[in-house]
Order: sequence, then C-alpha cells, then structure tokens
Amino acid sequence: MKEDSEKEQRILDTAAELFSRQPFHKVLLSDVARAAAVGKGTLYLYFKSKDDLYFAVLFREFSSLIDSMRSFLDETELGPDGQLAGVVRILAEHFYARAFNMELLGFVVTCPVTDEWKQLRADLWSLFEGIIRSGIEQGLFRDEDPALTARYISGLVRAVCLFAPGAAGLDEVCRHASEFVLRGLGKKQ
Amino acid sequence: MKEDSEKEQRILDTAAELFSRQPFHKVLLSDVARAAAVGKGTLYLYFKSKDDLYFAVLFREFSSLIDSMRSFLDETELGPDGQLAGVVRILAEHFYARAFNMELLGFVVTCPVTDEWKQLRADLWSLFEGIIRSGIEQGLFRDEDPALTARYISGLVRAVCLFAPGAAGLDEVCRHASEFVLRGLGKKQ
Amino acid sequence: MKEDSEKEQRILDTAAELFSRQPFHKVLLSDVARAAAVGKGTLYLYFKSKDDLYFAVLFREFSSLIDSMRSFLDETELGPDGQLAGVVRILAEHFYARAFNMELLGFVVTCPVTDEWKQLRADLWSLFEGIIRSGIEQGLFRDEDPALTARYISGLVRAVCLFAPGAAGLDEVCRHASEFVLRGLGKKQ
Amino acid sequence: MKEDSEKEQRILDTAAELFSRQPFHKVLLSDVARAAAVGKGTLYLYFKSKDDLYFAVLFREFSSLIDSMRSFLDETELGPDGQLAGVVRILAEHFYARAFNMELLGFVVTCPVTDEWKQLRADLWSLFEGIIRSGIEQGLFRDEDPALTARYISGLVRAVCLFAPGAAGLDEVCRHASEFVLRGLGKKQ
DNA sequence: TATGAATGAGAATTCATTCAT
DNA sequence: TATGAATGAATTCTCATTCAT
Repeated sequence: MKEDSEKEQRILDTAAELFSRQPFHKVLLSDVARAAAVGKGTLYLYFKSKDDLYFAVLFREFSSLIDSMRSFLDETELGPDGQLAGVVRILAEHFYARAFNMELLGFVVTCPVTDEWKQLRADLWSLFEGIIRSGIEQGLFRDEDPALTARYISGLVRAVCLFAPGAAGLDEVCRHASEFVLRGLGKKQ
Repeated sequence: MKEDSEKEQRILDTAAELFSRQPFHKVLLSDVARAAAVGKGTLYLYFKSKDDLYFAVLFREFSSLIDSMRSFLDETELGPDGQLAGVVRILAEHFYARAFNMELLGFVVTCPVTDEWKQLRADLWSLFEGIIRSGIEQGLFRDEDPALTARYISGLVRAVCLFAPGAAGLDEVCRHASEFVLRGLGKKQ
Repeated sequence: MKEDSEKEQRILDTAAELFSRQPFHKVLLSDVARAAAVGKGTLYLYFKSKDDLYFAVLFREFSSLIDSMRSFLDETELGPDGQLAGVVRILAEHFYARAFNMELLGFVVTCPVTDEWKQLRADLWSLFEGIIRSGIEQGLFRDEDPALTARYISGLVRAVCLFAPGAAGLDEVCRHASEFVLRGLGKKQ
Repeated sequence: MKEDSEKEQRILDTAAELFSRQPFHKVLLSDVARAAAVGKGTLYLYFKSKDDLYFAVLFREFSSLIDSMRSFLDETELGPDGQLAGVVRILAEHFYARAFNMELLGFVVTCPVTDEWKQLRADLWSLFEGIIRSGIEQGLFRDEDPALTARYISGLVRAVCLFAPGAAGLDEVCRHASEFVLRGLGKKQ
C-alpha cells in the first residue's frame, strides 16, 4: 500500500498544518491534496478515509511528542524536579511549534477514541506520573494522587500556551509554569 | 421575528446536548430540529446558520459559567483560598454537567475569535486573577505573574475533568486540584 | 373574501412594482407583504397563491392598458393613422410608466397561459387589427395579413422602449415608431 | 478542472431545452442532471450555480444567433433589402427552433445586465443598423434614426413568432414581416 | 379580517469517495 | 502508483403556505 514514504510524510505534514488551523469539517480533502501537491485520489492510496488521515496526523504528532520526552528522560542526569521542568519545556515547545498540537491533549473530546489513542495518552500520563512518583520516593514531592496530577500538567501547559498574554515568551512561560507545578507538588524551596 | 424566547432556549438546550456528544459535522440540523420538537425552518428563525447556532450555544454556556462564579464570589465570605477552591468546584461542576462545556475553554483554537468571545474569556481570567491578587495582598499567596496563573487554572481543571481516572469522583478531584493550585500559589499550610 | 378593496389594490401595486424589477422566483411573498405593509397571511386573504397574485397583477395592468386604448379610441376623432399613432403612444407610456408592463406582452413565455389571459391578448390584438382594417377600408393602408401585423406592433414598441438608446425621449420614440409602422402599412405620405 | 467540453455542451443543450419549456424556478438542477445523464455534482464542475448555468445558456444561444447572421452576411451577395429579409428569417428560425430563444431579446429586463451581455446586444443591433445604413447610402431606404429602427426589428420578429396565429407558417410569417419592415424603411416597391 | 411565527417539503449545493485512464 | 473528473448521498438552507391567536 505504501512505499513512497516521502509522499506519505508530505501528506501528513500538510494535513497537520491544515487541521491545526481549522476544525475538522472545514478542512477539505481537496485542500489537503492541493497543498500537498498530490492528486486527491492519492490520499486514498495512503489513508483509508478522512477520519483515518486525521487520526494518523494526531497519532504521529503525539508519538513524536512522547518520543521527545522519552529521549530527554533517557539522557538527562537531572533529578525529578529538573525532569519535570524539562518535560514541561518539551510540551510547550511542541505547542508553540504547531498550534495543532494543542488539540492533541484533549480537544478531540467528541471524537471516537480508539484504543491506540488511549494507549498513547496513557503513555504520556504514566511518563509524568513516573517522574512524580520518583520525586515522592526521594522525598522531594508529596502528592496524594500522582495519577491525577499527571493529568493536570498537560492541560495546564496547553492552556497557558494557547492563551498566554502576548508579552510572555516561551522561556518566561516555561519557567513560571514549572515553578507553579513544582510548588504544587510541594517541593521545598 | 421572534418573541417566544422559551422556544429559543429549548433549541439552545437541545443543540448544546447534541454538540456535546458529537463533533460539529456529525450534528445535523434536522436532528436538532427533531430533538427540539420544532420545524427545521424554525431554527433559522432564531439562528442565521448552523455556525451561528453553534456559537450561540458556546456563548450561552460560557456566560452561565461566569455568572455562576460571579454569584458565588459576590455572596461568599470566604478568603481568597476558599474562593479559589469554590471557583474550581464550579468549573468542575460545569464540565461534569455537560461534556460539551469542555470545549469551552479550548475550542476556540481554530475558530474565528470574535470580540464578544474574547471579552468573555478575559472576564473569566480576570476573575481568577482578581482572587489571586487579593490573596497576594493578604500575604496568603505569592506569584510573580498572576495573569499567567489565571490561565493555568481553567486548563488544569478541564484536563482533569476530561481525563480523570474513572474512579475519581467530583469531590475527590476538586479537593485535590484545589490543593494543588493553592500549593502552587505558595499558600502556607 | 374581499371587501377592503383598498388593501387589495395596495398589494397589487406593490406586487406590480416588485415583479417588474425581478424575475418571479426572486420576488418573495415576505417582501411583498413588507412593502405593502400587510401581514404575510393577509396576502392569502386576497390571493390564492403566489401564482395567483402574479397573474392578478398581469391581468390588472393589461386590462388598464386596454381600457386606456379603448377610451382613447372611443373619444378620438382621428382617422386610422392618428388612431394608430395614439395607441402606440399609450403603449409606450405604459411601458415607461412601469418597467413591469414590459413583461406584459410576451415575457411570460414559459408560464401557463390561462384562458382569461389569452382573451386579454386577443382583445389587444383585435383592437390593433380593427384600426388596421378600417385603414384598409379607407384606402389608407394596405396589408395582406392585418392579424399578423397587429402582433408586430406591441412587440415593436416593447423592444424599443426596453432598449431605446439613452438619448431618445418618449416623444421622439413614439413619433419615429408610429411613422415606421405607418410606412410599413403602406400609408401614402 | 474540466476538459471534456463535450460534456459541457451536453449540459448546455439540456438546460436550454428545459429552460425553454418552464420558468426558471420550475427547472430543477436534478432534472437537468438526469436529462443530461450526468451527476448533479458534475453541473457544478462546469457552472458555479444555477444562475450561472442559466446565463451560460442564454449567452450561448445569443452568440450562436449572431454568428449565424454574421455568416450569412459575409457570404451573401444580396443587397440591403435581401440582407434584411435574410436576418429576419434567421431570427425567426432561431425562435422557432427553440421557444427559449424568445426570451433572449427581452429576458434581460429584470436581470443583472453584465457587460458581456450588453456587448452581445449591441452587436446584434449594430448588425441591423449596418444593413439599414448601407440601404440608406444606396438610396434604397430612408430612416431618420437607424439605431432606433434596429431595435424594432428583433422585438417585432419575437412578437410575431411568439404569437403568430396558429395557421401562419414560418415562410409566410417571414415574408410578411420582411415586407412590413422594408416598407417601414421606405423601400420603393 | 389580520397577523406573523411555525412549518417541512423541496431545492441548491457540497464534498468524501470512486474509478477509468 | 498517480490522477482528478465524475458522482450522488447527504446536508444546509429557503420560502410558499398554514393556522392559532
């Protein structure tokens, strides 16, 4: 079905761009095709349907986000507090890089949630949760319900990236958000 | 042209219900009409288009949310910490009451943001910001950027309501989230 | 069914005005009602349907045109040539007075032609035909087929009124058209 | 977007046929599509809207009429009188061939008159006017206002074709109308 | 008689999907 | 593989007509 992965990636890039700017029903497949410089029929060589394309985009974006975080955590020498600040930073960078990613963490409220999708979300949260738990073990954090807190973080970062007052730069926002979260986790300062 | 505001409200209620369960393009105006027990043409007596209806729904929900908060703040005797816990609770209740409301605070990513809409959002945030600032004045909170923090709160509550692990009840979630926020604001405990 | 003939006339006037400016399907009954300052339902007290209203308008305009001509012919002392010039003038005045009348004599090609309507048309033509025949009898005109010629006249006047080059005034047009017709009828000059 | 001009022509043919038998609002695009044996969506591949299709039909018919006349005039050896009889004949044939064409010269009363359309009308008239003027130069006709007379002719032919008494055949009508016009132009006989 | 909100059948238009090339 | 013209089911929107007041 696919071979020319370069073309598939171009379609995904284009679709990601368009889906990030308009709601699902305003994005026409003919727009996607034109912007990706492929024929409309070609889309169907790579994706079963419009829904399929949409989820492929979400999936790819989400996966790459999680991969970035995993790489960071694998390589860093920082403690849980530095790790948390780091993943907040990565999250924020993703949001800034493509408005679309903002949809990733919750927008698609009303869409059917596939198992694949649930898995990804769970991966993200358990990643946060892991950091929190290791912070607790080290006596750095305290939190009665790390699973819940893990869910706060993405929503918090999403909100502030979406709506940050114009003046606030990425650095400023990340620093402030990290401190807020760390204090929220009871980090002694 | 109209007069029967009761009918308009029924349409809005119905539409809110349907839009909360399906994405925009899956909600048919004929469904709305049938569910609201009015003729299809009647919808157009009250709303210019499907988009118009959609925004009217969003707007009403958001307005009612803000009104609830304002009433609460007007009547309560609580200090800033109690106020914050209160508005978190109200936010969470709205999200639980109708999944749809979850779109409220994030939806507008891809949609044309009107001035009316911006105003509502600004109202919500300044409401949070006001509480934070009075907490700071009273030496209860510390926060370098209350405007930024105000933006966290709704995103945080939204995320946790959307994704709270099944077991977590509303009370539990609210208590935990409030404490997290209050700690994040440096409240001495 | 009707009593308040003043209101009926107002509706007819208004409808005539609107039908003269737009094709049938662009004229909405709500426009007619508003412009006539009556309720939409009121239209149905006086006319069975939109079609009915349309034909009532055509009928009234046409009848008044024929009446004008008949009055003129009854009162004039002129010979057939003066009579012809006179009815051309009346025709042209009607066309100028209300663009709508231009539809009268043929526009409604594709509409169902009722018997009433056919009768009116026949009346108009026989009126022209009568003048021509009396001219022939008096040795003033010659024409192998007065019935055919009668049909020319209204079309000719209609065309020139519709499309007269901007500069041409009513007087000029009438004089020229009459002379053309009279010459066409072989009037010695 | 298109290429298959054959299909476009088939749609135009079909639409011309249907528009010639019913008023605009009675012609459904689904009828057009079915009769032209194309999908409903295909219509929109070639024409922006129903209005657009309608004007395309009018335009094509009118253009072909003028082309016929031009060809005739280019090839004929006849003098101005024969030329006039010839174009009258062509006009009448067009009207007979398709009732629809009858709208051509009058329809535009109530419709937005585009420049393209004005140009066509002007072309038709200047064609008549040219014949008349050359007749005048040759001492065959006399006419104080050939521009006005040019406008009579189409209206005259249209009227008689529309309303010719049943018995009158095309030949008969053309001969009679031509003679009438020629006499109107003062042709010595 | 008069009204105009309500209606819903009916129309125009759109767009995901197919398929012949 | 790649295309984009063709499709028609699906959807939004319109508007003549009705009817409760």
